[in-house]
Amino acid sequence: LKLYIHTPEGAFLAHYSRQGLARVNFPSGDRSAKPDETVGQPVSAQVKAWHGLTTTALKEVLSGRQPRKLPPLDLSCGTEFQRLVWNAMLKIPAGGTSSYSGIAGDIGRPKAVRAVGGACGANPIPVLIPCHRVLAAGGRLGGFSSGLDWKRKLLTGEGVLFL
DNA sequence: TAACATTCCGCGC
DNA sequence: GCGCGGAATGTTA
Repeated sequence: LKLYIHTPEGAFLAHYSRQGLARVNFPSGDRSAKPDETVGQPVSAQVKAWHGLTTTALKEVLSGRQPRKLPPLDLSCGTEFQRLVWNAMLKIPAGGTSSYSGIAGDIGRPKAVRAVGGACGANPIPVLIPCHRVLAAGGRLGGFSSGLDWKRKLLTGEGVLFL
């Protein structure tokens, strides 16, 4: 079940499962900007409530603030390792940062730095799961699957400095 | 098995 | 100090 979220940065697309928010896509460039819904289907009250939370949280992060409340997240698409990484990233506050090696240490696999990078790239809910706050060693920017411009923009909005 | 959103170390400039 | 090359390394499809 997919619903759009309109923001000043474009229309994000949120996917909901029975369990909660399962995925968020960045604005895809195409201007199929419809009001606030897409692939039909009756929207349950449950999902409407989740979508409200998602929308609010997304806008908060986009404006550099710490979200008050997140909808339930459905991370069942990930492996156990990936969920460890994603949960670790959720603990990074707005305006804060970590590093690939920092996350690796947090989850008790200090040598899995490279694999952490892979898990970041597999993050199904960017922005809300702040993969953009993970920098490379030495404060260097590192990578970003959805485009480094997004990473730079999000970090700058949160007042974070990087090389 | 190959492919990575890494990191560390050693060189040469 | 900075950039480049290469090795070590864990996870995934």
